[in-house]
Amino acid sequence: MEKQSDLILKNSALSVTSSRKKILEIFLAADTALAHQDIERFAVQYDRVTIYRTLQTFLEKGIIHTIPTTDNTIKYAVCSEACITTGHHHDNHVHFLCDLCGRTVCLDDITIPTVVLPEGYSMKEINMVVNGICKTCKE
Amino acid sequence: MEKQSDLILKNSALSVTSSRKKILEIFLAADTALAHQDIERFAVQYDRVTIYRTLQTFLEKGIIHTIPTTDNTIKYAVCSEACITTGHHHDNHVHFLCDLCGRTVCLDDITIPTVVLPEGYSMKEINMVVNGICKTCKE
DNA sequence: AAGCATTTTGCAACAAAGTTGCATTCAGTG
DNA sequence: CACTGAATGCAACTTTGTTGCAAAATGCTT
Repeated sequence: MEKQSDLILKNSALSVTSSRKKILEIFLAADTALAHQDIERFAVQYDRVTIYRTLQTFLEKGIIHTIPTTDNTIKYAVCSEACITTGHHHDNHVHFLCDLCGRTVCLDDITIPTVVLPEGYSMKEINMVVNGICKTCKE
Repeated sequence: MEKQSDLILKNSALSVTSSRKKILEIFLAADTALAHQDIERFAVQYDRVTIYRTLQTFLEKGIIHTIPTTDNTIKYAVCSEACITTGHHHDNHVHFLCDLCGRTVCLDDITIPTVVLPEGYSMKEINMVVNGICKTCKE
């Protein structure tokens, strides 16, 4: 049986290299969104530049997406299963950023409510980010 | 009659210096949210460090707020009138980021719909960012 | 209006984050 | 197994953000 990371890479028409596998596995194993810095920490064996380029590639292929944050960090997270296989972003769930532990989690069950834009504006993507205290920190 | 920038600074218990006035006037004149880099371009006479510190001060005093974006830029915008005078953030409107011109505008009339978080999560702040094509670019 | 304490600014030096070009290495093909 | 194009690592560089300290400006007091 083939590993999930290999499959995803092949489906995205990317050559399977050890760095891509490693970085993708980090994402698949993580339960939170990760910043570039987190990836660097978990994949020390690879060059900084390689990580930058790999994240860029993953973004272009739609394997990961960015989550906006109010601090100046960009966080990345793997798209949902459907998102990867269909190549279509259905990332319309709410993201939660904990002010205490700093972790970003996807609230997959909370769908972003629809909003009506003023005349003349067209929507391509919508993001909703909630700050506060997460379940784990509250306990 | 006193200038608006002077009044805002005094209301926030800040000493009125030329750099603060200049930077605040840039914000008041702008119809979009501005990145640090934009401020640097419009206020070349002031040191980078001064701009960093001024933005930080304005944030702490609640004169400006940050808007999350999906690229890695932080954008700042002046708070609404009520926000400045009461010292309370009521920034619950939707922000629109145009993919063509890159400008970020506040859609003051579109209020963020309420969402119900899962058990255990508490909300402090909520942000909604829409990407797409803005009115001006579409015309 | 002048002096004084405190805050703010600018400079310099530094640290961190991100980019680019190029030679080497590796993945996937025949 | 060899060959080709893509991916990686290295080096150098640019941009972005931070810190300490001396000089300058603010606003308060007299």
